[in-house]
Formats: sequence, structure tokens, C-alpha cells
Amino acid sequence: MSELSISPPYSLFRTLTCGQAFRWRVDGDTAHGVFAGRPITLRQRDGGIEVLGLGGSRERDRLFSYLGLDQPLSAIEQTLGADRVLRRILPSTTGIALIRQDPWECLVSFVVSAFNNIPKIELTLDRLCRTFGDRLGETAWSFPSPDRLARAGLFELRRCLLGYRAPYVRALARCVDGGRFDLAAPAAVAYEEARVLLLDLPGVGEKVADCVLLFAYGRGEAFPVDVWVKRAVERRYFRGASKSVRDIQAFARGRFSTLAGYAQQHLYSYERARGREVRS
DNA sequence: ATTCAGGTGCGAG
DNA sequence: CTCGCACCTGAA
Repeated sequence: MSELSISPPYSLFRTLTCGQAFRWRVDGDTAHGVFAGRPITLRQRDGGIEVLGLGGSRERDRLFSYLGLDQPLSAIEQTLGADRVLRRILPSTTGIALIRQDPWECLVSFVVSAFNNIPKIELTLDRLCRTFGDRLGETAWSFPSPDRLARAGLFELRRCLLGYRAPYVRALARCVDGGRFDLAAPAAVAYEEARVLLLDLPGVGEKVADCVLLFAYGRGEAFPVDVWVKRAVERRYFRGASKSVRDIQAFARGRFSTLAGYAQQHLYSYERARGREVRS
């Protein structure tokens, strides 16, 4: 067992349950998942995060980065608090870090997320891993490689509840596997250019591209606009007036600059939590 | 039974 | 370029 040191206001629970990644099973302060090819368990304690099941210090460092523990959250939230809307929201969303996940898994995850709901996205990704990934433990599988999904049959893919997205996922895998798309390329260029590269992929539109840029490539300027964020921005910044996705992105980048991604996470989390309350 | 989900790709105007 | 529409499928 090893321990990663953290500083306030970091929250493992909020970071892993705010919809950036879909394969962690979180229960209170404990999370089970797969990292670096191993099933691991994380538990947030007073001054740190206990890690069970991880290999050496190299993997430890990678996990530190993956979980966003290198981000100065306190300072970031203090800056965001200058915004009157976020200042009111932050008390109930504080502690969310942006995770730095594997681009391939992130890409597939958000292509699957299109016009879908979160429980089914999780179910689909789990089935994809069980069907095409390598077994790593009793109930743990690796995320399937581009090569493996490139060779998958559409029938098998559909059995993972991919529905009409099955051809997109396979085409995406073939782009990566065949070398037509280099997963390292977006990391080497500016945000706008990286976005254009991603938009060329099948099943990847503006929203998915921004999610991948934010959650895998660490581009804080990205501001993914989904129905929840659109609703939140319209309601809280434009008195309920309807705005185009373009306008909302322009507004967010102008207002939050390289912290737009954090702003998005807080707005998204708050709006969803509020939406669930209203329904019940 | 109907409706709703973290949008995207498509054809039309 | 913007706009409207269809879309797998399970869960409420």
C-alpha cells in the first residue's frame, strides 16, 4: 500500500463521479477501478489517498497526474470565485479536479456518450471491456485496444448495447489502428488545431472533442457544452434567454479563459444535482 | 405506452 | 452556414 498526498479542497469522490470517466465504482470515500493494467482501490483519508494494488513509483507518479493531484485547486477555485455565479455554486461542488485520462479510452467513452444516458454508457463500456478487454482480476478488465476493436464484428459490438454507434466505434478504432489518426498529435498542437484534428474522427462532434481535450489532453480552455451546461449558462448568465452553443462557448472562454474547463465541471455538477432534486 | 438520455451526421434551404 | 430530423435501447 502506498499513499498519495493531497491538499484541500481535493475530493476524490467528486472528481470521480462528476462524469469525466465512467469506469470507476465509487462508494463514499472508496473507489475501485483499473489503472496501468491493474485493478486498484483508492481511499481518501485525512491528508492523502491510500492506494492498493499499484506497482512501482513510476505508476504512482502517473496516478498522481491522472487524479489531477498536481493541480492547485485551492488557487483555481479562489480565482473562479470572482465570478458571482460560481461563488454561489462552489460550496456544493468544491474539490473537483480535472482528471488526465488515457486519450483512447476517453475518446471511445464520449463517442458512446452521445445521445445516451449515464447508466447505459457505464453498462456499455463495461460490456466492451468484458468482451474485448483482457481479464485483470475477478471483476476487472482492461479497456480494449484500438487493434482489438478495429477487428471486432458489428454484431459483437452491438451486443455491448452500442446500438447505432457500433459502426462509429469500429471506424474510430480503425482510424487509430491504421495510423490515420495519431493519438499523440493533439498533445503537440494548440487547442484550436487539436480540436480540428479530433473533429475529423467518426462520431466526434464539438462536444465530444471538447470532452476529450479537457479530460485526456488537459486543455483547460475546452468548455464542453451539453444540454445541462447549456441550460445552466442560459439560466444563470442570460436570465433564461436561449443561446446557441457557439455563443455559449465564446462567452465561457472569454469569461474563464484557461479555467473554462473547471467552470464547466462546477456548472455541470451543480445543474445535474439540482435537476435530480427537482424531479423527485 | 411514451418519453428521455452528456450529440452527431446528414440533407435541404 | 444554419436548421431540422432520425437515431439503438434501457429505464422511469
